[in-house]
Amino acid sequence: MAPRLNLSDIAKALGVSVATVSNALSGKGRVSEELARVIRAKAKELGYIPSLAGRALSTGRSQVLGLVLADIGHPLFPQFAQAIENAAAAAGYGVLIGDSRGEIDAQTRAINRLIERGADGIVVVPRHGTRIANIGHPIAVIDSPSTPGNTASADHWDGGAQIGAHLSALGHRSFAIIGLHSDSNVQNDRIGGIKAALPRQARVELLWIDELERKRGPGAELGLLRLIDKGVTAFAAVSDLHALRAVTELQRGGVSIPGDVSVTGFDDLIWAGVIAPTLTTMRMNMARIAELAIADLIRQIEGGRDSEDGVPHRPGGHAVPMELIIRQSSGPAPAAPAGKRPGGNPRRADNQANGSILEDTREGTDHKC
Amino acid sequence: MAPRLNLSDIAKALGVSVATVSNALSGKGRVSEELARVIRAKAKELGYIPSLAGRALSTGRSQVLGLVLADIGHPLFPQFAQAIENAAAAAGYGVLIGDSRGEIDAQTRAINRLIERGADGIVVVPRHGTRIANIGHPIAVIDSPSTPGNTASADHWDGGAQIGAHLSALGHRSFAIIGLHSDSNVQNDRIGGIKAALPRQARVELLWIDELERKRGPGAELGLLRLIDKGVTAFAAVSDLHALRAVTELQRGGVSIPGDVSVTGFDDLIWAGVIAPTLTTMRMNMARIAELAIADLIRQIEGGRDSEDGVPHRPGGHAVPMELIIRQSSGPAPAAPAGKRPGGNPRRADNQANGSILEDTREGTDHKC
DNA sequence: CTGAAAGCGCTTACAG
DNA sequence: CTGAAAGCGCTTACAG
Repeated sequence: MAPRLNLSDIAKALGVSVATVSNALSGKGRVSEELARVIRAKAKELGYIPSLAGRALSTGRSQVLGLVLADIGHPLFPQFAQAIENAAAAAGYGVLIGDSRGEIDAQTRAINRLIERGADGIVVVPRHGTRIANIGHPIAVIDSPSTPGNTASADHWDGGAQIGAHLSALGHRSFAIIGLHSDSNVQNDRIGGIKAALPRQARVELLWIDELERKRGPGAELGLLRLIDKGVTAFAAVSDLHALRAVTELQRGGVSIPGDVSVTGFDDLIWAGVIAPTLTTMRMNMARIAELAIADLIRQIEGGRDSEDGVPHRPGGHAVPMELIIRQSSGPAPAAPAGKRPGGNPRRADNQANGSILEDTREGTDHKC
Repeated sequence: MAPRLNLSDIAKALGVSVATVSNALSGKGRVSEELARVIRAKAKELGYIPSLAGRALSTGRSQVLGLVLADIGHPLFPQFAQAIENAAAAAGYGVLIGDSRGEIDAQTRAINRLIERGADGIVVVPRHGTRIANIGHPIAVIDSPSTPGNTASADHWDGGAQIGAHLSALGHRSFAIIGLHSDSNVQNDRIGGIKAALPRQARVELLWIDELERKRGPGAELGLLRLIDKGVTAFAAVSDLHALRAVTELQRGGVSIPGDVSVTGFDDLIWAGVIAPTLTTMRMNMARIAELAIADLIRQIEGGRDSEDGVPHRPGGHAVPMELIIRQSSGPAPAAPAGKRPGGNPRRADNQANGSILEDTREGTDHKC
């Protein structure tokens, strides 16, 4: 392994100064185009690779970003990591991973650790129910448009509306919505959207898994068969993980999907296309979300201007549309009168749309925008 | 935000030299314990945080490691990332993520990109069927004990043996083993272990999903019901992902699990404990594997000695035991004569153990150690 | 347009 | 035991 060469080596080989080489290579244009070309050629010929450490020391920037997911064990982590890495790499940044190790306050500590490590900025996907404090350091939050301080995220409300419209169009009139944490903005947005897109006469049951497990223990049955007895024909989960739980519980109870009931999820996790029946779900545009988050972060980093108290974000940040993936798990409602399927696409219907006989098991689930 | 202070600030505050401060803080012991104590106290009081960039430039080391998984979308990625991050952090290293973006040759390029970024070493979990070339840079491979150059990994063979023994002890005599890629060392180890632990009279079908999908298209049915007609009562998949596929396909066909058949997986992925029935599976000791890999990497980095052609690895690297997680999806074989369940635990039985009427659908699946 | 010089924050021989 | 000095590889005013 030849020792890595530096600017000085190139300068010597060409009989110019390191300053000139630096200027030529960084393309800041303080060098004649002619000389610059020669220098670039030589650098390439010699296989020059700039030392990030040297650059970091003189510029005060590491060209590294930190990625913090409160729950690094979440099945969405791979998608996030990949999208963020790609967007960061395209902008010349590396990505350092942070882990909160399940500790209390871990999120903030993970962020701080990354900053101490020299990260120029942090992308954080916060834990449900938490708010990211301003740390006087560039940060981009990926949460939900209804979260104050959100930088970019999927339009979860609209995603919910698409699912709701899809199930409604199939003729369903009695729904169960399955969520996990009632303090999650993402989940509440999705649920709000679903409800808003259902027809007036719809019946809706809302099921929070964490609540249920707190009462009946982890891994408890969701009691879905009982809901079917009450007339439910469509189960809309806010995550494929819960949809999967529903699918297996229903199948085990002898329920046919989508023959007897429809089941939908969210996020298009890896198994959604692999189970039988394959799962209808909503996919986030991770690449786009990551791009927006990274762009915002870089603006903060390179834009200068010490935004001590935070330049006011665009309220709600960027809301990136989600994509409906229709698969086998959703089909026509069993008893749906053939002629009576609703037409239009009630996306972004406002809250009044679901005013009628909604039968929530808890309050506080309204969209907070 | 006060400007980050440096060694010189502490030195001035104390009227000593920066060299002394540096020595005191790095604990290399060229300073009287008395003075060192004072300096450390002052540094703490002032909230001094060392500049990694400065250190990196003078030592030539970034204190950062790279993590490359060929398939960053794999559901095991979170577990790997978390374990590696924790082990690395404990040793004072950060972890940069690499992504291969699904390109050809991407694995090597991802590794090189991380090295160019200044990573002191790389942890790589290679893509099935690939071999990591020596790049003259510290590297630790997590693959399988049967892979040349493996640094540390789960003892997949023994994990398979545990599953095989578990199913045998339940009275099963006719098995289907479900794999994905026939060129995966990990999968072949697991399968070899399973087979080795089955009783002599066992019947075994081997199913490779990639082969099947190449013929019948992606997402094709696995034809598990047909296997049941042929007498199969136990399905052992080499990943929870395939076990899940099996579970839903069987449930959909009206098969009761574990009433009619048993199903087992591997890796204890997030949904294994959540579906109905919950899935019996094998768990890797990621924390231990990560520790060993990081320790080996750090030995290479800090041990000096330019191992251009690679100091010969301990053959097979470290093999870390796996843990059997028994859940609802595995139960007694339907027609098992009650008195005839085998006793002992045939772990690590050698290859002869499965010589009898094995009915492979393909060859080349033997353990290659 | 080009170069000499200072400086980023640290570590490490080398003197004293 | 402690300090003065050089050096890691780069960038950036500042001169010429």
